[in-house]
Amino acid sequence: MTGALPELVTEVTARLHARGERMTSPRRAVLAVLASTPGHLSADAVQARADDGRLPPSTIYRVLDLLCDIGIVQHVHLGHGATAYHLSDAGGAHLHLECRSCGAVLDLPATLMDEVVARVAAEHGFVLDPAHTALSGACARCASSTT
Amino acid sequence: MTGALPELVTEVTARLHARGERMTSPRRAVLAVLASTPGHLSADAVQARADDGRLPPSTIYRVLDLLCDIGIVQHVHLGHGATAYHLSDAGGAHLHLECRSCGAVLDLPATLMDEVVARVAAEHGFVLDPAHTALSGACARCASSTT
DNA sequence: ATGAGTGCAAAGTGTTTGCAACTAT
DNA sequence: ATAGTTGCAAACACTTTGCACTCAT
Repeated sequence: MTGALPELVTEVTARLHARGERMTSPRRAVLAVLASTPGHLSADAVQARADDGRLPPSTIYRVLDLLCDIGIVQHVHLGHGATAYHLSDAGGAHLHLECRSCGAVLDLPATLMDEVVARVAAEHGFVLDPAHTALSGACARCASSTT
Repeated sequence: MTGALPELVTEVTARLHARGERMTSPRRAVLAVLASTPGHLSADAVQARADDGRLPPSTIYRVLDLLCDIGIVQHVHLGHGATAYHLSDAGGAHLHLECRSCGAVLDLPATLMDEVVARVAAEHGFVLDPAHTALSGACARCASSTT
């Protein structure tokens, strides 16, 4: 679900029409940003790139929320500040590890947490969604410079 | 590190003096709230309870930051909104699982993540601090009501 | 006495909302 | 035509900052 913008727009249009909703130019603009940018973007970063910064933040937030609702986009809560957005993964979700000092985000396969997810479900009935919040820590570089 | 306020105040006073800093009544008030309240408190909740709500938010934040600095308090980033604070654990840290729909926070022993922490460290050099951000998901009650 | 700490009020992020105007269908 | 969307500006929640005054040491 990355790269091919026309197909993405077609897919989103279909999902919107199925709900009686519409494809509009702000929505196309946000999709273009997400499809062309690898990694995780804050709403602010999307705003800056979409339609050359001409769309107001309210529209950006509304569009991102909508795209999350229809499953095209996912958001991740980073420990500090801004929520990050990215297109939903085609094959399997990914975790996010955020470095507490430099802010870098490392993506890892979600399978890393499978055991923990299973244990918590079995022992506590709690259904974890480990991709939805970033895990915190120190990246290799920052960890070694602290030492 | 829960319950006994006088010892806590003594301990904190000692750590402060070691840094050339002082024990004050707002600091005592915040410690009293943390020591008497189980679980996790937002800065707002601390504000409401400390000195009967008479301390301004700025003081609450400054005191909480200071207590974090000297290792008496820890803060946890919950997915949505407010940061939560609690006294540092005496024996071993604990994880936080936050229910995405009802907001409840479930505490579990940090050992649950030991394997993941070890693997990420070995394979990526990333030093995880899994207690510092809450894991997100659906608690038993909310998960079953959604079904 | 003196500098750490406080209280106040203002400013700063990141995000949401109300509402009239606009536009995809 | 008509409901879904947008843009604007104001409001919001949470947190930080500047500064004169106060108080612990």
